[in-house]
Amino acid sequence: MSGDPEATDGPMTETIIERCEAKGLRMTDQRRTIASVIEASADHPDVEELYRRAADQDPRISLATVYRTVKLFEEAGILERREFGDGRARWEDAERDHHDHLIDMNSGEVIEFVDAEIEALQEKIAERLGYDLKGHRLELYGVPRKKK
Amino acid sequence: MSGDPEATDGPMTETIIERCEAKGLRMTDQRRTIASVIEASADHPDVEELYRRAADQDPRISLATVYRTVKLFEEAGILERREFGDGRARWEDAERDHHDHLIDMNSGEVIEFVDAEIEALQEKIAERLGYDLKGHRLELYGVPRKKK
DNA sequence: GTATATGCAAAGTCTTTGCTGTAGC
DNA sequence: GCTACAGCAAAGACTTTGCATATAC
Repeated sequence: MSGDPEATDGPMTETIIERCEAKGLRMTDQRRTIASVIEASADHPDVEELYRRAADQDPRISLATVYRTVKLFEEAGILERREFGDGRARWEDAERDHHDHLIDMNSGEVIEFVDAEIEALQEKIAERLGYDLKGHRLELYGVPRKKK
Repeated sequence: MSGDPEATDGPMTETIIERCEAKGLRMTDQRRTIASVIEASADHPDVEELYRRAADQDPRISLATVYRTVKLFEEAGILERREFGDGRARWEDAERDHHDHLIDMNSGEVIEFVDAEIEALQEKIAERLGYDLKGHRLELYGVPRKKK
């Protein structure tokens, strides 16, 4: 991967905890731990994985709380749910720069990408169909290209 | 996987039952009924709905058989699984012309569309990332455009 | 102090599977 | 006739929920 995670000169993104507080959510130790775990995750963890990482920081956390918390955070617009076709929901910070996913069909690895052209095209298609685009999901499934 | 028994040499569009037979699948009454139900479906039914429609034609069909059959057909490349984020798998004929989906966030209606430009762009993006594109999923979520 | 959150286990939803009788080829 | 399939119900994977206790504000 290349690139600089955040090279903007603008204001830094608020942390998840800060966004929770801004929304007036009651912040328990568990929620703070879960928030920080997600903040620290560069991948796309499912609930089980979040639970593992959170329990590692604070063993008082239960799986049910992780489920309730990600749902709460999703409803607050803080997290986004993803589904990559394996039956489990995966979660990521909604505030991160928008990106789509390419799933490596051999390794299961998930690669993020952004393409302005494709974003614009989607708007155009929705418009053509008589809709205002509110969101989208784009996943590419591929195998590593063989060199010739 | 085995070789492709039929080359593309005609306009055709075989029925699902014909494709099953071509693949050497044992055709039971239940499978034939399920195949014809899918063939007749212009929407994106889930298993429960397929079961309802199939049982309507032949009450001997069980839900387990519908599950087993769609899975079998999927593995044979005859059906494609879709997930629109409601937790259930939905099924459609893989042989239909490729299309993507726009989901009306107000009504839940699913609109199909095709856009050659976006297809080409996806290939290009996968290539840029070092992959051969094997498949993709694109869903647009929108609300009906207000007229001004 | 009160309303809300948590933990635990039980229940729910969608899907798969073991077993035994049945039917396709 | 052999082998794979169907029905049924039980089990699995993931997620939600009821209830008593604990905690944030």
